Amino acid sequence: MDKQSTKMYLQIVRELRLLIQSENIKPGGKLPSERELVERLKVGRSTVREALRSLELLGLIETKRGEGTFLTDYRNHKLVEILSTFILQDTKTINDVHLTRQTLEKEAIRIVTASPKLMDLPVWESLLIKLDEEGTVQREDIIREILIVSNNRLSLKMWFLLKQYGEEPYQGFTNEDENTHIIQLLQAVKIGEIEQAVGAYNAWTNLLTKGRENV
Amino acid sequence: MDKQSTKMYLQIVRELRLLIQSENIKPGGKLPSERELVERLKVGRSTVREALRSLELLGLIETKRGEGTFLTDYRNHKLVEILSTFILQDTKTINDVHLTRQTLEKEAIRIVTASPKLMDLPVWESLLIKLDEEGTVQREDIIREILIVSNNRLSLKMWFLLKQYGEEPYQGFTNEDENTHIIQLLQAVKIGEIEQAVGAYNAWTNLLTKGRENV
DNA sequence: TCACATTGAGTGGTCAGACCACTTTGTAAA
DNA sequence: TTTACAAAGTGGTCTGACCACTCAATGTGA
Repeated sequence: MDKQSTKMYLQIVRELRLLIQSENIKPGGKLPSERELVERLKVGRSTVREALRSLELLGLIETKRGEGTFLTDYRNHKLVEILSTFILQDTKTINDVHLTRQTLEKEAIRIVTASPKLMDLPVWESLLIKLDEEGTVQREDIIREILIVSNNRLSLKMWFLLKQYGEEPYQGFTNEDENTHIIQLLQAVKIGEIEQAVGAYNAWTNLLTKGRENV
Repeated sequence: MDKQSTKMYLQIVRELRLLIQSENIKPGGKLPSERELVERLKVGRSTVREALRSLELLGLIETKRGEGTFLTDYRNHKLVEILSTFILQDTKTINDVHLTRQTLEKEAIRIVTASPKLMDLPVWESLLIKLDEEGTVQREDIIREILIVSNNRLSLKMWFLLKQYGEEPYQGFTNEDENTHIIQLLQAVKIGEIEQAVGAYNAWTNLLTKGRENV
């Protein structure tokens, strides 16, 4: 339309948001091609691309040459590179990311543990069994399950994003030392012992944090 | 250079970082013009622009037509804002917004109260005095102060957004009933009583929530 | 000399068109 | 029927052209 005040590519970012909503495009779904967007939005292709590249850098979309542009499921990690080279140079910032993520995790634990309906869900026992059988487990599998059960989609999404931001060392499999705390955490959840659960979580987290290099 | 594996504009983002470092460009400083970058990096202008637009959306740089491109303070990254337009959008459960905001608030209270350096800051006494003198206070002034003191810029940003998004009734001045809880909260903070502080916060929050219509 | 208007160079914003590289799919040949 | 190839569609990049805006040098008039 007009090139006034707001920058065109920002306008397009907005339009894309609406388009995704109105056409109900799900994560993994395909967006209109660049050339189609050019026609529909009546703008130049380079402008469309500027908007798309921005969203790609944010990890919100994914492009595949020869195929198309797709909405991601927030599990992209291009962000990490960029942010670690720019923003996250500042150790204070990356620390904020970790702490905020942990805030969401702790609250989820509290919510789940405090709810009679959630605390004795079969899934906790399943995780304990799996941990016992396999001797290790994906760190994020545990936490994700708790977040999901806590039933706050917004927190869950934020958590996903923060996780991919802060990245390491919050991934991979657990070791013996961690397992002790995880077992304690899950068992505390099962019997509804909030402070005990949070305490176990903190101990677990400290273990991981200590492994990281300090400021 | 070559167009293989890594996408060109990502390469440029990387180059820009090196350039900023090697030329020691400080926040507020001016980056080379787009046309100059084209020459130095031997790429097309549209590619350069895709990289720049991405960084601009992230809030890492700022462009002024007719003037140039400038480096911003990394701490002012727009990430949270942008992501929020996408995330808050399809998880518009207003209840989630409130709960997530409260999660951040509670954690800030815990952090402040648990820190000997923060718990007896003069600001708490000031707030108590002000409350006593004026008989009321802006709800968000209290919380904001706590968030700020807790010293997590990321959380603070998220809180601000959630507050705007969730809007009412979390604004305006407090009444008599609330004041009781606020005094209790602040006094608990001052003496480092975490659970007491959180308890007062919860009581205060419940008071507000009750006034709201239920889901 | 000073104040003001003009102009031109530099910069970001946008568009159009052209290739290239790659993927998918449909079709023709074996 | 199966295979090979061509065509269409898509993102990736480059070039060149304008436009809108800012700023400073220049020129002009008081």
